[in-house]
Amino acid sequence: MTIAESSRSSPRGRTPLTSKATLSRIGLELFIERGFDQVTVDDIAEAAGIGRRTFFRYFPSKNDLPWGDFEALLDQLESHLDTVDHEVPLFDALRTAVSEFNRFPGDDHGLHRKRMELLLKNPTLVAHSTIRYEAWRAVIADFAGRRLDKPADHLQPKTIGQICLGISVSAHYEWLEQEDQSLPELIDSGFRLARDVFLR
Amino acid sequence: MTIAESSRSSPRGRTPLTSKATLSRIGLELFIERGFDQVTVDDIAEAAGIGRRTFFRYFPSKNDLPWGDFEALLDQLESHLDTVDHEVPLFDALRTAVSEFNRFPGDDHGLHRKRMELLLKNPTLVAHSTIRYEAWRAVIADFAGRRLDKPADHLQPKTIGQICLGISVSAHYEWLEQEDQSLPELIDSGFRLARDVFLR
DNA sequence: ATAATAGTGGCACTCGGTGCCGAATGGAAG
DNA sequence: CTTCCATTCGGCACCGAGTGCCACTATTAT
Repeated sequence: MTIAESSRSSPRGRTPLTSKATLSRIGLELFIERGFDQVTVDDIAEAAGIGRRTFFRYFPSKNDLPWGDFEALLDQLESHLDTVDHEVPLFDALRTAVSEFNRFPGDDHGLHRKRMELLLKNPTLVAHSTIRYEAWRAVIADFAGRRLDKPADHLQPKTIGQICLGISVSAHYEWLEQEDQSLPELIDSGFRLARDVFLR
Repeated sequence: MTIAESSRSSPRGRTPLTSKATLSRIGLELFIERGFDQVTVDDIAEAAGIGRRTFFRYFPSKNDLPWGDFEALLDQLESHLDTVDHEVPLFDALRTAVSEFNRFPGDDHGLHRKRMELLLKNPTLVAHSTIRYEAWRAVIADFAGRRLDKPADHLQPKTIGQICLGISVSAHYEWLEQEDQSLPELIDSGFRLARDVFLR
């Protein structure tokens, strides 16, 4: 049980039978075991002991399960960027932030790897991820916009968001192939390799 | 009727009732008129005078309709990159290729704009586009890999593919907002603005 | 107890997509 | 002309995701 669950006050009405976190965990287990396409929503609902209809009150779609609480990570990235010293060049601020954003405590490396394997290799999930990526890019674009004193929805900040995401994603793919490499370091390398191209 | 249709030899068996190009056109018209989500596959099949089952022999999914024959454009990009002088720096080769790849003869500007509006604004289509983007990035990564003398599936070429796509996509979004700007010029600007960030 | 409130889940429905199979079509061979 | 063959067509039945509706249930407040 998470802190969010245990510390919630007692509102009126029936207590929920499960939680997003629990469903996400159960779903992820099934997906890893049998493959995303081989698991139906009914399977997940049954495994969680809830009705199929109820599942869709916790998650808008089966595709959203593997992401878990991505919003929380996003808030983390956002608040980290807020604290970056104004003296740090934009490029380095982004490079470091994106890199650190993908450093996870050592305990759940295996699970995170399997989650990313699902998200980056299953076509349905790859497609669905665009929605999450949009929010991610927006955080970067906002920051870049502030730094460059331009609206976040203008060409340069938007492009920077796209580029940072692109670097992050390709580093993730590389990370899945190279068992031994650290993800933050791969992302850092990605930023540097990208710069080389622009400098050449 | 396209050249591809009229010039095809006569194979044995029944002649097809329609073509991918025709279906794509009909679908696009309906999507523009009523919105992607408000048009069912039955609607399209009926409008084309074929059965629903037959529709799925021409296109694997409703989502594939708006793209039309993207493969042809991709081949064009690929062969253009093949002809680029080795003296041209990688950055400039990419900037120019991506930019020119998005210059279209003046006749169907309106239609192309509406198509891109669909593809970039409808969530389902945005998500589905990832599949097409993958092929696009592969062309760029192949080229970059050859230039950098690295396998196309290694970190740097892959990252370059992601970045070029990112620049292209954000330029497209900008283009949809700014009625008057030329798409190739916006892409060119995107590349330059991106470089500025890396140079700082 | 009773009312108010919030979660549950069955039912029926829509829509995209697939497997199966027989019918329709048109060229080639006799 | 007839037969054969390749190929397309499309109906039918089915699956799974996702939704609207509504009655039911558990819990707290009065």
